[in-house]
Amino acid sequence: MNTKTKILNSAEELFADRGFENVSIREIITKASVNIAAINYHFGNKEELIFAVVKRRIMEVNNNRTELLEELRVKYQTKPIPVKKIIHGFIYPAFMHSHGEKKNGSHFLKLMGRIMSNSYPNLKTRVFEVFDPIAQEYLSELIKALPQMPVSMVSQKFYFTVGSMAHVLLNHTNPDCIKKSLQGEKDLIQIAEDLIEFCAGGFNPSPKMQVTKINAKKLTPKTKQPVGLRSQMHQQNYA
Amino acid sequence: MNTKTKILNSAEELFADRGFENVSIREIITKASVNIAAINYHFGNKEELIFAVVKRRIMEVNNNRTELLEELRVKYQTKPIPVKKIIHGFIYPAFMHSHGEKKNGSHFLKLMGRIMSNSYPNLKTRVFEVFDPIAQEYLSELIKALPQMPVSMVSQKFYFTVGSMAHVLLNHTNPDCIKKSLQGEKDLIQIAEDLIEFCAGGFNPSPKMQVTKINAKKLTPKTKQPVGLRSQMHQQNYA
DNA sequence: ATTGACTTCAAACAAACGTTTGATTAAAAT
DNA sequence: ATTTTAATCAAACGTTTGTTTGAAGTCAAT
Repeated sequence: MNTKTKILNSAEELFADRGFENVSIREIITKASVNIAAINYHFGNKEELIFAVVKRRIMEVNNNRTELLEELRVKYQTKPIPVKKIIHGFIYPAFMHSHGEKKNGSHFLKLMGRIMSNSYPNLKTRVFEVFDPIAQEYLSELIKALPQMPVSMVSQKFYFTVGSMAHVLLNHTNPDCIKKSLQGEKDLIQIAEDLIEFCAGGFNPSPKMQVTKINAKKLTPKTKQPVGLRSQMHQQNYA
Repeated sequence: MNTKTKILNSAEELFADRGFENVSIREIITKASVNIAAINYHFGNKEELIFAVVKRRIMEVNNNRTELLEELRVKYQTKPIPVKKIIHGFIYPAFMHSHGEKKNGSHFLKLMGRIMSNSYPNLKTRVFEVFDPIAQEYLSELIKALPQMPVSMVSQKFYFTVGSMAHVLLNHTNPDCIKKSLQGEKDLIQIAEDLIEFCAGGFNPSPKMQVTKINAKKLTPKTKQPVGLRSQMHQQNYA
């Protein structure tokens, strides 16, 4: 492996774990077993190294997203694509790109999450120029799929979706109190599926408008196990 | 205003905007117009200052959340509290605590978001010891409200809720491509309401399991305007 | 064998960092 | 009035930061 790749890999691992500002280039070159001047030689400076690391990963996820969206468009042609499938195509690739020694999660959105609040002022803009075009493709597909919903609301819900995804991927390896009880045993793929479900649910219009009291009563009689959940939900959620 | 408070206020503003590691104590003392040694005198070191800043804000949000939950418990007594009201009680206070000169958003979750990925290893644990007890109260209320849903699933959805909330509050002031089209004109309160709606929707069980063909037919008869959206959703979302 | 472009190396650079010192002032207690 | 305690100050501390230097090495083309 050449020096440039060694630096990229080591830097990615460290940046994802601890943030850009909290990793010194001396740590990176030590992990990569290269000379300290190599970073300046191959990338110019630290900011350009960060950009190179993030861009490499975004490109991979972007390609993956593009493929999935292309498949959906072929399959549904002129018909609107189901919301959940759009969300799936957007979220899934972000979970699937782990690299480095630990393999304990996606580096993609850890890096993206850190880009959000980094201290290099120009970096965020440049990164979003890489990230955004594909995201816009997905958004436009959501708008098509939800013609009755105002565009601004679709955009906002998509924004919330990105938010919960980013948070999960940023924090799922860091044990904290809220999640410690539940996610230890689950693998990333299962979490991704649950998240897709959660977000797709968020795109539903408010059930308060949806279910009238009459309907709620109609639904209350106990049915078989998995369906019992529904009446319960309706009852308590919108009573 | 005394020196200690001046430091806390200036530090909070800067930390929320740019992150803990990206703000030097020299910037803080300059903004606060105090001597550089004051931070060590009043707080010991930078890490303790960060903790003091975050704790002050968490306590405020915690008190607010406790009040709202108490009101709900009084109102609903033994009956389960509607999910959306629980979510509201949890999210709303996080949006309502802005301080400093700019008043352009909640510092609470900006600080919390930065705690998630800071470089002081013990800080996260200590902060969560302050944050978690009230969050657990809300979680237990959600579990009560959703008796048919596995506890692990309720916890996870609550975790997703926290995630999207954190992301919105961390990033709503930073213009990026996804949101630039929509949130400029909306105020924080409106965004909070939309987010509450989104998350409450995510707690609905999967409509795929929810709506059997028979039930779906029962629900299809057209009702008043806002409901038209629903059939649309069901059709495309889970066809 | 020698050139020339590319890459790696140890060593050092200035700047910024969090922290500490010891003197000085202000206020309170005796 | 004197002592004690608390708070503020300018100045400096030792580290670490990202970056740069100029020499040494590598390897293919001439």
